[in-house]
Amino acid sequence: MKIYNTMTRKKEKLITISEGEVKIYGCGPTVYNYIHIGNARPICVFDVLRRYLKYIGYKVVYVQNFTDIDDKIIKKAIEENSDYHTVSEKYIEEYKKDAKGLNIIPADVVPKATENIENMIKMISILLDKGYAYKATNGDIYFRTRKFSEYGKLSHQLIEELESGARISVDESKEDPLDFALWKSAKEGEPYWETPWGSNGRPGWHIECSAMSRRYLGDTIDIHCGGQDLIFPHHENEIAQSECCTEKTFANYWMHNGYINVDNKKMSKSLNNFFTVRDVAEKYGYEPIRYLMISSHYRSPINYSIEIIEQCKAALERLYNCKNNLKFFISHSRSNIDADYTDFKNSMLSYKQKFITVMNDDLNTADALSVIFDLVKDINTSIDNNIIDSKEPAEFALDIFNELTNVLGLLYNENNITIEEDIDDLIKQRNEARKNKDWKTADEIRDKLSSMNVIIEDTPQGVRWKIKSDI
RNA sequence: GGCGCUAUAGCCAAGUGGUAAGGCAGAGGUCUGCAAAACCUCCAUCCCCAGUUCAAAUCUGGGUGGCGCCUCCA
Repeated sequence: MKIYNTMTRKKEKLITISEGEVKIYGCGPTVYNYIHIGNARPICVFDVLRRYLKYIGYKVVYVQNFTDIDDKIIKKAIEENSDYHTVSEKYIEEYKKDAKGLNIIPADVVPKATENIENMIKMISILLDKGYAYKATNGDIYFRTRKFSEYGKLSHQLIEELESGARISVDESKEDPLDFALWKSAKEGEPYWETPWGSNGRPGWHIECSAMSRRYLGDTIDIHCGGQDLIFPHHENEIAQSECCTEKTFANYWMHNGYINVDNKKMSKSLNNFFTVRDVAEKYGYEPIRYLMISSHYRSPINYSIEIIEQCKAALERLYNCKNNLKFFISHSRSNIDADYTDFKNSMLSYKQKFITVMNDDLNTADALSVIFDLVKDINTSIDNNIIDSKEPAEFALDIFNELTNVLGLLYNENNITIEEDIDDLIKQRNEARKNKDWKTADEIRDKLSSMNVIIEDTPQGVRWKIKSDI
């Protein structure tokens, strides 16, 4: 497949380090709050990436960290009169609930920064030895940015331009404004870890990912991914640290997802214009959020609104109807008859081919969805026209439908509401009334079922019912 | 100032040279006792100008609008 590489600004064929295996590192959340819709995007998008790579036969090793020590977490702990560990553990648990709701396959390794301090110290020590890092007068350890001649290669920023940019903070203790912290010495009352260089403290943000990626995936990985806002400085700094430390390429491919905007402005915690996944999910469910992330290309911006979520929910309805109608058909139709379904099956398989073709092109999930909707149309029409006339072709179609929706991680909410006895009774009563052409009674029973959130549909195969969706 | 992204129907959104996918919403129709689901039909020449080409939404140049990174942020 081809992947757009931020480093080269080109779509490139994916060639992995070990044949048939992909090593991916994704920057996980800093756990000081519930995640917002913007955070959900990389989580969903790169979940699809993993599912797809597995689907086309790769073994995928995915590492996603939790940043569980940082300024914001400490700040939050102080506000809540708590400690950083309590805060981070709480929001890790909340993160997991949201991720589960979004149908995210857990990463293979989920390291926490605080469990990898030794590895960070090891890397920093190497950088100190090599002269890429220095201890400042305040005890902080900084990276000597200018010493890494390739600095800026990911974000395509020239070091001179960075310097002339007015937004670089000048810190007296740094040799150069461009230098960034590898290690922060602890202030009064802050959590700290001991170090060989004397100043006890905690790691800077960037070194965490470098160290964890290296520990679990090795010096060079295949794909490093995250949101576009991590390109600079986070990923640029990771490259500098890792490559100066190991003298090897850090990551072969860099994938970055676009932003979620609100009123065309980037959604972020700092702008305070965010919607949490939890809040939206409580009103509309998790799945429309996932659908939204997949409905456009991962590098394009998405403008979030309630209307969009409702549209996503409606689109999902169509997919669920197809699936449920097929399942109903299978359970209520005759078993296999002696017929030749070769043409139909080939037609079904052609959607799968198309799906793979578009997904191979830098994960074009929007196109992939349109292929699935074409498949839906074909299935529906085939039922109408009796091309699907027994279990065999219906099951064949359902298998392909499930296979493709599964790669996108959609349609994971089953109707697992237990059927109350009286629903069955009411349906029987209504059928009796319909037989007697007592439409009044029949409609009354239908209304009653509707008030119980049960929707009745009369089909040639009998009465089909489903649970009414919330919106 | 530097580096980028983007502009497609009421809404969302694919499409990088060959004459506009798909979804939502809407209109009409078929089916149905009525519904629902489904199916059929209808609904855009792609921000503007100039250029290249037999041919451009797609390439080039120039505008205009929107957004982002260069500071913590997915």
